[in-house]
Amino acid sequence: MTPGVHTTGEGATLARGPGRPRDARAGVAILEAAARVLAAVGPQGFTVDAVAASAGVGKATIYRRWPTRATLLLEAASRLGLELTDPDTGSLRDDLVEHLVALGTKLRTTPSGPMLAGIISEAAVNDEMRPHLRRWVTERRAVAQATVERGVARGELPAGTDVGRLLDLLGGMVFFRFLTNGPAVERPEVEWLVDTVLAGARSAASVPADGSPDPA
Amino acid sequence: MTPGVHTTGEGATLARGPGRPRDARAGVAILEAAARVLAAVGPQGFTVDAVAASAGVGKATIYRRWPTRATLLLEAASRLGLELTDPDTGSLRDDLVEHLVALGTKLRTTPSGPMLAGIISEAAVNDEMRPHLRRWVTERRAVAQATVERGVARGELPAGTDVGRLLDLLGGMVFFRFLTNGPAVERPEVEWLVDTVLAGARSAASVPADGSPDPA
DNA sequence: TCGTTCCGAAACTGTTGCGTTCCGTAAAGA
DNA sequence: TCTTTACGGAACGCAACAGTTTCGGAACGA
Repeated sequence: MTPGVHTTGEGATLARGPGRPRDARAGVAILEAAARVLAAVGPQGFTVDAVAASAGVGKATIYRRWPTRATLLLEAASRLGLELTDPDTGSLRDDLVEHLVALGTKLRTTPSGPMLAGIISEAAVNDEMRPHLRRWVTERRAVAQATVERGVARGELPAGTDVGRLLDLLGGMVFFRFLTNGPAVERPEVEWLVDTVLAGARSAASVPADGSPDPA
Repeated sequence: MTPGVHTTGEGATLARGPGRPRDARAGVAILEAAARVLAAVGPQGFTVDAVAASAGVGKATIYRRWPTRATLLLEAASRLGLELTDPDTGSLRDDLVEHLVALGTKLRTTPSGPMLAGIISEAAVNDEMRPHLRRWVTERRAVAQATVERGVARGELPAGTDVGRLLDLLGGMVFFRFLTNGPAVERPEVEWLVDTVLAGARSAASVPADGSPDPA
């Protein structure tokens, strides 16, 4: 079909065929504009025209790089921050507090918050979106998972602790408050949250649940 | 403007002016169809044409009762079930288990689940939708709130317990799992959840958080 | 210089959906 | 019977949006 094809979103000047090479700055501007639009109006209101206008770019320049609206939307969404860093203070309790404070803050101050809300509703109706949502959640959880497992290894939690459940319990409250527009979970409340759940996890371990291991 | 006006969604035969009275069955059929459509495609895909077709009704008949798509959508959404009943077994632990099992089941088996997901994403972008979402959540929480307060009165939890926080913690995990398409929270896991949180709430009470009282 | 591919901008096509209007018909009161 | 308002159904105007094409012009290799 197209001669010097390079369908990666990356607009680097890699043209092999003849003719004018692609302008790398156009590709960057498009992705930045896509992130702006996505954060402003969410996935449902995300339009290619708006991205083109915001980037100062013709629509053809977008469609030369991304074949459909959906591909551009997904790439912009996957780049939207909420990167969690492992605090590793040596104390499981303090690590979790830092994690959850950062989670709450980033949900409310970065585009990832509205974006997540949009993806969730899209996934509720659109089967195609569900794996993307699941993957996004799982990737963010992996960092915190390592944190908790380290705590278990240090003996701060019983050996048989179900880490996945614990993370859903801790993060669930922060996500729930954010998604339902409740009051922000500030640091003092996070400390209560972590202390309560850790205390419960330690004491409840003596009465093991007979439930399924939950392969999350 | 219109002569025998009765702009309530209710299609009861209350016409005072001359002419043929409104058919009550049409109004009922429209609301039922609206609920079906809403559950099937969510608020974003909710179209008046689809409701009219599903109800076997002309669009004019809909617009005679609801002035805009939004009013019909909100009325249909507000009627979508997820009514929680207070078990009142005499044990706080057992009451909470029943509450949360019912919550998880209804989210996954009634239209209220997809509907909630759609409302959440709409609220993330649309300021007008936020109060409706907040109200919906608060109303559902009221029943569980009474349950926990009864438990506090019985001495099953310390007197100073922040009931709102506790509910967000308990419900948060169930909502989170549902909204992110994680594995269902079945009864054994609910029992672990309740036992863990109650144990934590009892022991953490000795170390009161210095945080804000959180007026939820 | 020539051919090719890029650029931003704009026009265009086709679809979808809101809200309105008109049709022929039905059900009420006067 | 006559007037008024309802009904289902269909058409219409209008706007928004995805994706394509066309335009004049610019940047590369041959």
